[in-house]
Amino acid sequence: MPDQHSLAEVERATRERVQHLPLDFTASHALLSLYRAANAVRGRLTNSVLRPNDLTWTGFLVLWTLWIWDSMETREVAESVGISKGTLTGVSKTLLSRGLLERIPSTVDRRLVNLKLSPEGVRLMEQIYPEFNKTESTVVGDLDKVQLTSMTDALRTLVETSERY
Amino acid sequence: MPDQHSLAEVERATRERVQHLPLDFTASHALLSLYRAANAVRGRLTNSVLRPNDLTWTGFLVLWTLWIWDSMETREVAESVGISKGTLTGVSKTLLSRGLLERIPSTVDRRLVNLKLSPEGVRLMEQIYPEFNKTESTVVGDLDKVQLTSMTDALRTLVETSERY
DNA sequence: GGATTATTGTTCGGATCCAAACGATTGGAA
DNA sequence: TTCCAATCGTTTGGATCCGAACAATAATCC
Repeated sequence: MPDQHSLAEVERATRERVQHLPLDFTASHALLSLYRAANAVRGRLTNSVLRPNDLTWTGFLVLWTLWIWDSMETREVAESVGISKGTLTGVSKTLLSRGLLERIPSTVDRRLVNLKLSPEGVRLMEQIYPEFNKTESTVVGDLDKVQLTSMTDALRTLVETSERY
Repeated sequence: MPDQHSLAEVERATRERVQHLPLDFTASHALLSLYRAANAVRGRLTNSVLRPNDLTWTGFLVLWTLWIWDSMETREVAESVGISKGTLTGVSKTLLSRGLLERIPSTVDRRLVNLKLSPEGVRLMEQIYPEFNKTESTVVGDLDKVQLTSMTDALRTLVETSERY
């Protein structure tokens, strides 16, 4: 692993730097850990599973979402994956060109376009996801059941609080 | 808030879709929550604090890192922020053009370049960070002290496990 | 000491990413 | 029916973002 400053070191340095300000260090450290953890997990999954299959993180999330929900309007896919509509247009173009996706224009409302996994897309997900999930399992392997459940609950609360507005 | 499927809905659909496979759903749900939370928090902080000040998330992290550690080699900054060296070159160009950063070539090793906040960069951080931290505090406000500490610990474990290799 | 190896920051190509502007379409109000 | 506001997916411009290739420099080997 790189010589990245450990989280503990960063926190100590932070306190020294802004000691005189009335800050919420607990919040700051929690969210720094959150950001680092998300980044680390994403990198790990990307390198070990996605890149060998020539998939990007976002591309995989789009495929996974369509795999779970079968068919969706592009607007819903973007929301579900957490990217903008414009970004989805680009990503789905990439996946479309690889034959992993199908576009199905709505007959009811001609503004709408539905996305759907192609048979090849389904095959790819059936092949990749077990491997992806195995790595996920490894990544959380150092947490016991109580810690993991508690963390998941806390993260859900964070999502709700952050998105409230 | 958008009509994004709730985490609970996604989890239910996931189980139905891949029920027949021997998967670790607990791990999957935990990491889905992790990804969503990081995204939501990042978006919230970006929209409420960073964008009004014309800063990107990564740009802010670079400034913040240099604020905490005073002066660093570019390699260290990239590692600390969690981006590649090539990305840092681009981001620091942007910050440099705004006069928030200074480049200090090393006299000892002419391959090295140190980065440092300019006086204006320091002023900007002193102005922005209290506001940034206030929003951080709000975001974690629905978690009690025990939950927050426990979550932070779990996230740290996740970072270590993910980066181990 | 000369050749090889390693490391640094930059450049490059290609994919993401966003907000804003846009044309097309829809649905409601006058 | 005829505007008119709302919503869809796309396009645009600009900033990230990465891995790989690169030139310059430093360290190591023999």
